[in-house]
Amino acid sequence: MDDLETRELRYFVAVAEELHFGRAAERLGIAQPPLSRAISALERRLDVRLLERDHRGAELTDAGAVLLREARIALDAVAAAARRTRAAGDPERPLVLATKAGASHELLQRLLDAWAGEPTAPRVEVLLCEVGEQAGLLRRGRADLAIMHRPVDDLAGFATEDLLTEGQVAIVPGTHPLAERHEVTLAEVQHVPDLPIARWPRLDGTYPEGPGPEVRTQSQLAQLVALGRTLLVIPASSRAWQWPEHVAVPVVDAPPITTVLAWPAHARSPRLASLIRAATRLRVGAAAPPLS
Amino acid sequence: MDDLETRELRYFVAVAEELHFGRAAERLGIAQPPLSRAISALERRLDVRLLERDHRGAELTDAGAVLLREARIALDAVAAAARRTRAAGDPERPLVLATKAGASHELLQRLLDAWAGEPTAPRVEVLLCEVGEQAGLLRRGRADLAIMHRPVDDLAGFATEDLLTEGQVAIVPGTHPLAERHEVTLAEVQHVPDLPIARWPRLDGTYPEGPGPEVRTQSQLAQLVALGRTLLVIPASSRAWQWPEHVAVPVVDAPPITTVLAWPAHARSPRLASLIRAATRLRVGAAAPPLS
DNA sequence: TAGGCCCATACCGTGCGGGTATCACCCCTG
DNA sequence: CAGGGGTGATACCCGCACGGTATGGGCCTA
Repeated sequence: MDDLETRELRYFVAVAEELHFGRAAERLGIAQPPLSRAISALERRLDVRLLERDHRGAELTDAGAVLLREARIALDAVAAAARRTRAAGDPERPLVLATKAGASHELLQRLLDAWAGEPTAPRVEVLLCEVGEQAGLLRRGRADLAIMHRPVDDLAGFATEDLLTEGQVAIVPGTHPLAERHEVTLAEVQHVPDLPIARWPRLDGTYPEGPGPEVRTQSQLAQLVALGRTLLVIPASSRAWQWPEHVAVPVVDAPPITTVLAWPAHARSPRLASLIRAATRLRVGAAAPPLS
Repeated sequence: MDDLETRELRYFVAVAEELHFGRAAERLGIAQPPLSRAISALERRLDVRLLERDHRGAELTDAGAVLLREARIALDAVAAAARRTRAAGDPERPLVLATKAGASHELLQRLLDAWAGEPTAPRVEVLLCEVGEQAGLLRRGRADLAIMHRPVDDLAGFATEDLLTEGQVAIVPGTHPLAERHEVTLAEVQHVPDLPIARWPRLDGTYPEGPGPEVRTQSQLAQLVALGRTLLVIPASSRAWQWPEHVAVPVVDAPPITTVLAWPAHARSPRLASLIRAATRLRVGAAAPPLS
């Protein structure tokens, strides 16, 4: 019952993602035969069939799906170990804060100001990313801290500190009748025939079926709203979306969104702790002076 | 920037724990020179000094301490991947519930009864362990679920479902004056001169300094109370401790203890989900009929 | 100063991971 | 129905990286 090596896990993940030994081997920079052998050896050691092969490629068994999920987690942990160790070797290295571009902009500004004001606080580098990337960055050790949103982001495995809770607004084209309203309900906004909700790509790059336009980035979506093609529901403070052609209408019954500071649950670095402490103080102080 | 291999991590953890290349090599079943070389290579690849060697052995640098923590996490994740994959190969395999021996006994009984009553619920095997072992069992994939206690256990990285919140009692020898009381405060119980709090071993097996007796298991501690040598403060329902010679006195200002069901935050198995759902229903129903 | 106790270096063998060539199978297609 | 293309599996060989033994070189202690 010897341990697995990360090489075997990387190989398996490649095959499980490509569902094709040849392409996986190419991605890994090795030939196909050794890859086939490695997967067979893995199946033999785990005493489980991971892939069903046929003439057109391979597909995952249930056990294979489990290993794919677990292997990704394990590989992230290994990569994080390397990266954090390297970082620990340079005590001056700035900590990395990952945040969605445009989300919670004013809160972010206040956070950075607060940290800059603390003489003992370490330097902080801001890493802007697209939706949903923060979790992976934290898990791989590419970021030390992230600004995330509950309940939209998956916070499993992270420790969090609530920063701000706010309602949501519908961002609609200024030319649309909804733009005249002072408030709307979720039901009204969910299925507007001429403003179908946009579709984001899945992990594998394909899009779900539906009437809405396909988008990959926030700016694409913002422009589609400006063009009168779609609408979206987002936290009130997400200013990245606000074009002159947009109108924000409060959605009275949308679930409130809490902006949180998230970090790996097991983190122990005193530099990180000092940032978190400062952020907590900011939140407490923020109760009185309203944001924005 | 190639990934680390688990072999390198295992080697480093051995050295970091032993702080002695020779002993670590022996533990790993290899000779000392290849181990020295492997660690040097690791330091070169990470571009960080991990250990300061001197004539009497080695000690961890700050970066080394970081790697020790991260490497343990990563190795646990790798071991869990192997174990859970193997388990997924056998759909009939019972799920493993880890729980402290003697803690929350009646709640556990109700849980098992509830699960046994569900025709669709998978079989459950109970794994009794000593204090603090549950987290490691979950992280290594040796258990699928655990009964843990907030705030005493470290729940970082786990998803949880609250089951029961209760106050704490002091377990004192029946012959001691405190046994006559109907309630006590934490302050009264914290420093009773003739009943010093027992000391548990640290992770490395050594004991902290202090006046109390050294213990390694719950039954040792229970007997020491019966002998009139110590006292302890535990949740009211922990019946494992109750000997005829013991008296339980409520501690009015002790923080309440919440018994929770915990599982790996990223778990996705439908069999696990069905158990959690059943447990949640039990909690809701338990609001009316008082426990015990 | 001799000896013991560390870890590092030098040097060598071998097992395993990877490469090339080829096979076996299935489906499609003309 | 036969042939070709595309899939993963097998056979065989090679090189290197990992592990072993022998030895060196500090640094204490007796």
